[in-house]
Amino acid sequence: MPKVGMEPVRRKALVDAAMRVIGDHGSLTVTMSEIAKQAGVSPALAHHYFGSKEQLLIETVRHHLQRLRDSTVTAMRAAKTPREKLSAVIHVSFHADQFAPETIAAWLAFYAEAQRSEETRRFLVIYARRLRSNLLANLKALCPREDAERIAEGAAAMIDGLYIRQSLKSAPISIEASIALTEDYINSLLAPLSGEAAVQRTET
Amino acid sequence: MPKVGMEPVRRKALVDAAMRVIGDHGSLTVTMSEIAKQAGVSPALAHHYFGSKEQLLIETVRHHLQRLRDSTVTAMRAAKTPREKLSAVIHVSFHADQFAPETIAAWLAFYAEAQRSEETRRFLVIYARRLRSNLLANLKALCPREDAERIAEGAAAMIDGLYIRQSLKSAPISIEASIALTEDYINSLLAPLSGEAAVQRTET
DNA sequence: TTTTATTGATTGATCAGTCAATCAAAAATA
DNA sequence: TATTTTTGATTGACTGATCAATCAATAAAA
Repeated sequence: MPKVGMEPVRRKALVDAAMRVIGDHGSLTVTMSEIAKQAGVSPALAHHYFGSKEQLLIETVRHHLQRLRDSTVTAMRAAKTPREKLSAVIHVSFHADQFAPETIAAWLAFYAEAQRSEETRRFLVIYARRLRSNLLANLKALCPREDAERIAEGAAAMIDGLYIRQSLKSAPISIEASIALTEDYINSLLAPLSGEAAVQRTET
Repeated sequence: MPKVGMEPVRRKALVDAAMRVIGDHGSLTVTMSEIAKQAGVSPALAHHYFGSKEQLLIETVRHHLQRLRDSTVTAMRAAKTPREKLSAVIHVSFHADQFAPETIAAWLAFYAEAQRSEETRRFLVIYARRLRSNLLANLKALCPREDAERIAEGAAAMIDGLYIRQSLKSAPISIEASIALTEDYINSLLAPLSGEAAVQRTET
């Protein structure tokens, strides 16, 4: 079997497997064996390519954050007006992939991990900043800078909050309702600031 | 030493120690030894009283949720109008105790744990419902029922979101700013619904 | 032949949980 | 009151399981 050039293939398989296992398990206390098995290789190989469990976990965060970023960039490009771009950012955050229970569970686990792993924390900080900044950039086109900052902060918090609340699956709010709630927040805060900017009305 | 009636003392000491250790550590992967040491007893005693690590962790969640509940009830009693009661709920959520980095880290860890432990999940669901319900009850006095439900959902999400974002300590939002953001959300959504209900203006 | 891919077997550390033994206060008894 | 018995509190030492990490060995390209 040993064909040359397996490294990237194995790395990707392991990173994907890690995300799946973590999501199922709902926690980062997963074994290298589980991940390796899921990826169809031996635990030893996982260590061979990643050096340590922590490193594999970090690469996993990085990889999936990259994916989220790509989706956001694409969605924003497709949108024309600032208001549409705002909606695009929101939609990506609540896209089905992101909203799958295993994905939510995995993110949650990473948030917890960020308390201990400096590097994991760094990645999540980047995510948090990016979300805020994407919102801010477009809001600035719709209202004064200070208001934009306030609204961006609030919207980012609401998105993360809807996300984390979803993880409890108690009173599951649908994707559509989550989007509507966020849109309404932005509309309501924008309304008194710019006479006619708020249009994008959504149904619960 | 063996005075009788140590049980409640030890249980409380262990539960408090657990919260502290978890908070410091930023994770539930703490050892019984660490917790016991922090509480000033042997690991064996912790097992003697709680039976298992999981049980100690569950009691820890229960205990602290109880505390949060008590604070909320007290704060709501002190407030007179529905609008003031709303503010009271918000203030308690962002009270200094709750907002301490270790407390936030601990809650986050419990959220992650809830993915695996049915009982932990139950407690957090109770918390989530209670927050929503406290908001809802008072909002219903200020606007139509459907609007109240929507706003309660949004406010609860925003509170949790501000909370989780705080855990990254990247762009630390102050307690006051967090409160202001939540109040503004409620005011802004309430404004068009009831001509004069929104008053409680707060500064960033 | 050299290099890359891959694994089985093993090691060392860490922990939750157990248990038998100890110690001292309380309760019972003399 | 003095003495004995009982019981709750507490621990040190141990066990068994789990896992990350290592490594030497193998197999197949190049």
